[in-house]
Amino acid sequence: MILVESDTLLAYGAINQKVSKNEMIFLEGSEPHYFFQVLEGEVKMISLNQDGKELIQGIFKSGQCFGEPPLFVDKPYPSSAVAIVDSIILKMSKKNLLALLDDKPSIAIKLLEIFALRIYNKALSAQILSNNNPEEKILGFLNMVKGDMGVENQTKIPYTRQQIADSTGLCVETVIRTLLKLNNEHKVEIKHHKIYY
Amino acid sequence: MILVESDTLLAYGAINQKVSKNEMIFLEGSEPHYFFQVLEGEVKMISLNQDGKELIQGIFKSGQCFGEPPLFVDKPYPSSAVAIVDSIILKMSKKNLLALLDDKPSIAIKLLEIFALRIYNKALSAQILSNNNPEEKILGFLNMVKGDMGVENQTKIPYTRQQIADSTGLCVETVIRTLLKLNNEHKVEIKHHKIYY
DNA sequence: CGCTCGTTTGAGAGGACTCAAGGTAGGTGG
DNA sequence: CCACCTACCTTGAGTCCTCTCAAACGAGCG
Repeated sequence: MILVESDTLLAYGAINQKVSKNEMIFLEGSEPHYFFQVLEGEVKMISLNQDGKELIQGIFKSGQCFGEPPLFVDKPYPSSAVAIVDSIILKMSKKNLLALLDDKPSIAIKLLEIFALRIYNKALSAQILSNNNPEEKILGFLNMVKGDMGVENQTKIPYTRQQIADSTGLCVETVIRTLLKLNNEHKVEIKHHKIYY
Repeated sequence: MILVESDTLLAYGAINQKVSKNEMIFLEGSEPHYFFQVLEGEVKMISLNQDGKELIQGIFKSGQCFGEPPLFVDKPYPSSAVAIVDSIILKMSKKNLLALLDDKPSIAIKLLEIFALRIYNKALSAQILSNNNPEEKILGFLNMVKGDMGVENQTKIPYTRQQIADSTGLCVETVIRTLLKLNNEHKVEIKHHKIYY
């Protein structure tokens, strides 16, 4: 779901920004000042734990906005945002966002829907992360991903094994071994290292 | 943070409902029709995994609303709501909630803030659940709880060990043994079985 | 061809979970 | 005041399985 077309954002003072692969957009613990939207490319939100292990909190693609919640709660970012590939993002100051929401209540409602969807997905994520059976974790994750893609039939999963590991709290090797098992049980299909579910 | 006073809800057609301890308010997988708010008592949102293990997604106390996100995304409940103690809740139809938000944009903004806070907390929860060091899990949880209570100094943690286990994805025994260790390391304090942090 | 990024395989150790049994505290009723 | 009940907390022993570490393979691209 898309909040607003980029034209409207630009009319409200948003600006373009190029970010290269692996470049950080904002850092866990810092103060939020901007609203962001992906114009082109792909952005991940990650948290690092004390051992340096990465947790993927979400991946945002073209049209999706990200990093707004802390703007509304006056708290520092709980995660960092990093470009996965060379990307172009729009950024708009908090003040302008509030002005936009004030001018157009329908956008506020739409943002409510986006937030609601994110809460829904985070409830699913919590179930995935709390499960200590790797098979269920991975199947749960694949289901969630398909739900987000709005797909019913078998489809290629656009995640690397490392990304699945970082999203489910497993290590890569366990993801690989579990995917093999799921393949043998015909619960997923692996062709040329690509995952179909 | 409180969304609206109960008077306003009642004016918009909300009704009172008594629920006894352990009574279910809505069931994981069912269709959402109502907006809820706790008047008195305490309500938990839980998901059950395939082994029947319970995950606490959140606990809501007097004044707090719960179970709204699925109303906005047209999806079934990802969790069940259960009263922890005898409680009184307000319930209002989805239609009336939308009318209320339409009439009073300031409430829509407030709901945005509540959603934002919930996303923030769920980001913290994800970090806690994905961590596989029990000490960090529990300390992370205790920090989150204190943040919610708005307390800085050492305070009594109003959770049972079982509830901490169900919130962090650990088993009770591990929670107990880890709390003992944290007590010895002077990172928490245990007096008469009560936890202070 | 040679890099880079992602995937795979193996061996070993650690530690959280499970199961079983008992202990403690606070409330209720006789 | 005591006995009892319920809900919660505690301890011990053993197994399983995920993580870690190390090394190598595969594929895509300039």
